[in-house]
Amino acid sequence: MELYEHKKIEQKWREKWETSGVYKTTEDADKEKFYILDMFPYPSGVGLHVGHPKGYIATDIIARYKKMKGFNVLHPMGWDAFGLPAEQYALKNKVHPRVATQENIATFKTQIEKISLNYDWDREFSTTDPDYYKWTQWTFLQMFKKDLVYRSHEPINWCPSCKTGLANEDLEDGACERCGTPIEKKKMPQWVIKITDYADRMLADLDGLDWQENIKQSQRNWIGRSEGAEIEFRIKNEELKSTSQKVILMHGKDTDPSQKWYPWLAAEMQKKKIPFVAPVLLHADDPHMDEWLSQLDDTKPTEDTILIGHSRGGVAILRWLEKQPENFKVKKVILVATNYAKCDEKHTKDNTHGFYTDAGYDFEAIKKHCDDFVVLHSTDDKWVSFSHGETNAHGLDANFIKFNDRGHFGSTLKKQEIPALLDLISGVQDISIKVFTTRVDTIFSGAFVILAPEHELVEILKEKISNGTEVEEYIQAAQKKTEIDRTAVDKEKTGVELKSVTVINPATGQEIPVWISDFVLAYYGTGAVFADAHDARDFVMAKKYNIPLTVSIRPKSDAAWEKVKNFEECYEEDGILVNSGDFDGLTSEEARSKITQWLAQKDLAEEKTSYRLRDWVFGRQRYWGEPIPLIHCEKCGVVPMPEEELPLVLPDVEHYEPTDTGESPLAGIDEWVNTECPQCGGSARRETDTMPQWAGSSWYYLRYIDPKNDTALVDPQKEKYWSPVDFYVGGEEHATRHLIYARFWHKFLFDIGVVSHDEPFAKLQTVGLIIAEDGRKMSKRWGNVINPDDVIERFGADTFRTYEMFMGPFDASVAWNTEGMIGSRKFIERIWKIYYRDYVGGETPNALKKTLHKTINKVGDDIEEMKYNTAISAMMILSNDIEKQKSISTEDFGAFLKILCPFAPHITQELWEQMGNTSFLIEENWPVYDEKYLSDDEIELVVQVNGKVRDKIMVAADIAEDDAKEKALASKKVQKFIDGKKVRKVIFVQGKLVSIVV
RNA sequence: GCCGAAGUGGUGGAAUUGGUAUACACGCACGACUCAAAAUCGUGUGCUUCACAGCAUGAGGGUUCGAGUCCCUCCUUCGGCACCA
Repeated sequence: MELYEHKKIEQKWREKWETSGVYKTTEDADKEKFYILDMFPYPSGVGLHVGHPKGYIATDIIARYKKMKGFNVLHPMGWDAFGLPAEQYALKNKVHPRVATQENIATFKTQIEKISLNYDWDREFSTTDPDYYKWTQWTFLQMFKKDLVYRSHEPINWCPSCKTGLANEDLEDGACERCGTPIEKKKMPQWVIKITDYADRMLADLDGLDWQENIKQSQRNWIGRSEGAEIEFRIKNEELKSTSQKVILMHGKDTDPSQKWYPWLAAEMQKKKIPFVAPVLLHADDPHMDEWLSQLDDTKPTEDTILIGHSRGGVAILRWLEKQPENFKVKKVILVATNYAKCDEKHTKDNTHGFYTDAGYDFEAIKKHCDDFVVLHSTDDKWVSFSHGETNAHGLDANFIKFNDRGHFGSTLKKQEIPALLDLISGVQDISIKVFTTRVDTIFSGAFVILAPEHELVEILKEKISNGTEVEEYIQAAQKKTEIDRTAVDKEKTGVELKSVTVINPATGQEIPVWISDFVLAYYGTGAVFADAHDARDFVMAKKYNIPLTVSIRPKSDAAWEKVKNFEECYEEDGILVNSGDFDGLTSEEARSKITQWLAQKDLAEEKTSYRLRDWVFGRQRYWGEPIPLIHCEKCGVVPMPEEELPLVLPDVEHYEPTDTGESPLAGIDEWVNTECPQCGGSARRETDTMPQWAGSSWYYLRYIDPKNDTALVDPQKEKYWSPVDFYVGGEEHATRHLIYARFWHKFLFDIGVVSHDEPFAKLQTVGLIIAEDGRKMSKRWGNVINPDDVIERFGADTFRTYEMFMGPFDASVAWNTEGMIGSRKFIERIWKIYYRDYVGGETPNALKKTLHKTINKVGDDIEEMKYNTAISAMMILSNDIEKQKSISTEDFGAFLKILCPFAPHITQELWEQMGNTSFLIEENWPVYDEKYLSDDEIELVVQVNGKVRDKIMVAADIAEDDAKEKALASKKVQKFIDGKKVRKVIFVQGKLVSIVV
């Protein structure tokens, strides 16, 4: 008998398969397609451990099975290689990340190849290939153009150890997910993608997906939708009210009111019902002061007017004020990027037509006409130098607001970028506090309002608050706390009342106090809540500070009501309304919609949905990532790079260490950073932040469909054929981040017509972990890592594959057990022995024939359901049976090899060849089972008495009910148990049992 | 706290969805072969009991002729979310 030498056999077939191209994807249009995908790996320096290939083996089995079933199968593999892990590894080992990545990919690939996975390597790519990330950048630009990308000035999560900003998704319990360092809040402008625009669709579309429930649930939790209402609490302060107020917007040179920051500002003011005038100023390209002044006169400013001027429009306002009569006043003047004197050198030649004098402005005269000046200025404004802003502010005693990166407040600025401006004009309106609540039913007991310490109104109300110092101290203290401390659940509630500020409860009309407390989160809802007796946190806080409460929800039980009524207990559940005017007696649920409607009619409430999901902070201040293809122009603001110039290649440099300044290392590479503005041709700087690690992996599955296309992300015809991914297999750890980002990215591509389906992955299956023999996670740290190379060397790839699939249910995590592998090895060897003991070639006994056909049936079904462990056990039973019977026909043994081939491709292929075949098994058809062998003629009929098994009798499979009952009752063993008792009932289940009740 | 998944021999795990609980494999014990060992093959292996039989699927209750499977209460483990209004 020939020895089973796995090394020789496996090597031989690996080479044959590779050179024959049998793994290449076929695309005949008349065949059905099947796209099966693994979550591509992030190649690390450590290499693979035995846990990694588990999922790959499973997809390989399905891919082979589907191919044998006649499908065009797409089964690709590639590499996710940008991001921090590779960069940190590179820094530590002093190799360039590009080199380290190449090396790691090579290691991974060698390891993967030993397992003989049937990937079509022609479609391989890495997210770090410029040909690939060209399209990552392209998609980003499309998002930018669709206004899905904005500049945020909110404080971001900063990891002081990784020296980069992080998205919400990159945190674990308030610490950096990578290094465990508690994150800090850092104020720095950031590119952010409006993923929240897609929250609702991402949530709703989960229902149509064939995904595991736990993954869907994770997604739902992450999105965190809650339905409720936004309710307005008006501030009781007559001074802040004004009915005849008006805003006048004066634009600058070379522009008009529809440009610059006016469109959003106008829209915002319309929304807030603030009347405004924005005249089209005459001869904007060569303005004359007298024309502009008379136009400003025409707008008829009054003492309730707020004047806003941009650039030379601001100059006009100041010149106009200089000339006003003694007792005239306006309410407020806001100067944005406004000159003190002439502009820079370039403009000295301009005919200023009365705009500038060498003496500057007559500040004393101007100040008589307004008590409230605000100057907005950016330090990088190349048209109006910083000294102008400072001089103006100083001369006017203005509130000077300094920015760092707004340039000349150019045309692409978005409203998020000048929140200060909005705050300023919001001061003209009736001030109200908007709160979000899911419990409108408790509004009648709303006893006070709580703001987050960062709430914008705290600043606006500053002057009205009589205990300003105390409030300031509380805010300072809150800001010093880390995110972990801020959000600890069982932390004691603290707060400070904003004295002299009260609001009106819109339901009761009562005046109630306003507090700030750090348990209210600025970033959720509106950053403000109303507090009452029906929320545990509010309840505790009210008790602590003796804030009077009332109750409005009555529990069903009287005993509970007694306690609730006397404030001995906080009742948070739904109940029946009390103390709620006309709504008394309603259930909470009824009351919620009715009260919302009632308040909405009075314009004091509207239905609202809030999400936990936050926008995607998209910039990383690190080297190893896709450069963000945006250009900062001094004159034009932020300008997208022309698409035809993509990819914007990451410069190859020697030094790429992160900086401490919050600036990307790319900022130090002058020859890369300095560029021309694509719009005006002037000097400009590139954006220096790079994209987060998750960008490249958000759409890679589309690129496999058409990996070499350099004119489109993917060819629409090919996309239509192969999309969506039919089966996606990977780790549960990607339940939130990767799958959220990829679904979002895909939906965006769907919206702009690049893809034809609105969801990328039709079916998703997670892989269970393989834990080490000691029960811990496999890790270098514990020294318990098992390398697949060693296992394959000793046992062979066929045994390795079979064992990993036999270990347990595919999605369960199971501990590795090298001893257990012996069973799989024995099974593989048994197949070999069956052939070499000459059992093959004769007749197949009938009983064996039945086992065979049942097994063919079961293995097919089990593969479809990913129940590999039972598929293998069925084949073990079959091989045990063949050994017992010692005879099987050539054809039947061939069928066995075919169904085993997806699991153990080498040995089955070798034996197939030994039997005289020249074809590849993977190109054979999947065997068809014969119905007639699936059923037995005789079956074992179980006889139960009072539910207990008392006898088993052999009967014909199609035995009639009466015959079966008769036989059962006649059984001697059964007689023993029914003797002397009365038979009350006899139940017959076809093919199974007879149950006798006595 | 909310939501989700799961709990079966010494071990990994089966069980056609309400119908013989413990398939298959590991381990262990005994036997065959061998001078011996390994490998291989065979037999046995939930617990109690000489046996008859009884008891066993995290615990307790329920529905049913019959429950690992369905319902209720609770415990434990894992995963997601969490001062989210």
